[in-house]
Amino acid sequence: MSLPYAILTALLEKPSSGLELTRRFDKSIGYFWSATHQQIYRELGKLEESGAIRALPGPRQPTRGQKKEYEVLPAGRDELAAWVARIEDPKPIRDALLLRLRAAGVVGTEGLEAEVRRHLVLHRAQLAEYRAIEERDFGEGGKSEADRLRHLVLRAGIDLERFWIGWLETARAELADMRAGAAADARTGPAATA
Amino acid sequence: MSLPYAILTALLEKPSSGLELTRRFDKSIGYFWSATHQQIYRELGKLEESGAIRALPGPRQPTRGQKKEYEVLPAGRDELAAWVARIEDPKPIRDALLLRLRAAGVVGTEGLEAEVRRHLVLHRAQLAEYRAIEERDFGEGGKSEADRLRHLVLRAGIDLERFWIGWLETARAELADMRAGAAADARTGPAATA
DNA sequence: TCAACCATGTAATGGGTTACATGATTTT
DNA sequence: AAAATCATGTAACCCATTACATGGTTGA
Repeated sequence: MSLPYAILTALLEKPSSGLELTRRFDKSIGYFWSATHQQIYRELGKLEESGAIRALPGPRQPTRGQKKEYEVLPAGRDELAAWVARIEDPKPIRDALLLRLRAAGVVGTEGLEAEVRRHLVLHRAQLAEYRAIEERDFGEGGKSEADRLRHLVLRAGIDLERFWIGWLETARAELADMRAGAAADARTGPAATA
Repeated sequence: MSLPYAILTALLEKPSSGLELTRRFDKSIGYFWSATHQQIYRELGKLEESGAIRALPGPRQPTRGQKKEYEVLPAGRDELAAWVARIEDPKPIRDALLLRLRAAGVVGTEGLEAEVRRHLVLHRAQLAEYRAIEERDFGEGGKSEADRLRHLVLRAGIDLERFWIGWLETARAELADMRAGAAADARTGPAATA
């Protein structure tokens, strides 16, 4: 539901071709709304047909394999502005790792601790990346309204990673503790815990 | 990718019919992996065909509209245990509200503050619900391994809501500040900020 | 000229969502 | 007997993902 608006936003920030958009998604917007080039081309087609965007009139660009740049038309901008103010409930979380922890309650925690550690490494790396971006792009002053909003979004990403890191650390500790308990059981007989 | 495992987990916790599963998803597992009854029936069919679960042999249950209970077979349990330990990267976030903030950078923040306030209310309510569950189900002691894991999952939900509440509060403050700035502009002339 | 890369696309598949259909059971 | 509710399903659509196809440009 949101991809067309993500594209409109990107195109308003800077008119681009499909491939350029794909690259920009990979390193910026994609941090909170990812998309592949196939999705982007399909959506560009729809947006053009609906009159929200148009191809920039360049030298000539009929054929395949030829670069094609788009810009947003007033109708597209209006749609985007309407969407910004629209009432839309937050989606409930959907996280496979949480599900796996729950599953471990019935089939055992075998192998889970390693996976938790691996996720910790990944989230720490992501946090470092976000912080580097923060220093580079929002080090000091300047602060246009758009900058302040982009910084706000980045801080959400940073705090989210911090949340995951904190939670994963307690999960790892808890799993280690269970492993220790299980080892003790093996020595003294499982009845001790039951 | 995860729905079949969510169902296997639920069925291991307690053999159930499709509708019972749907209800249990609505009030427990669904907090971090939601599913509609259509998805569940479709998936139950696939799981039965693949030999991961089977219908409990009841009085007789051929027809439509007749209750049909399922239980997990050893093959299904094995698949679930393998999935728990499987290497699977965390999915990047996908959040429409963050996208809308970014969009507001190019089309203006009109209407966004109200939406942020609305989300704050919703997240506060969700947090209250989680905390009530925590008190009810994990008040004190008892603590089987499965209980500890379920509590861990619940704490993830709680901390996530706390993260959102904190972030939404700063977002609201920032938006209010921009509104004040815009009002000042209107009095003194926009050049003061540009 | 051939390989690498830039650029745009098509096709197939699968999961999620919404709307609708149908049969069985219980309650009034 | 009618209405409400329980219960299982079908169908259609949309979005996302993966694999593949095709044309154009540039440099070894």
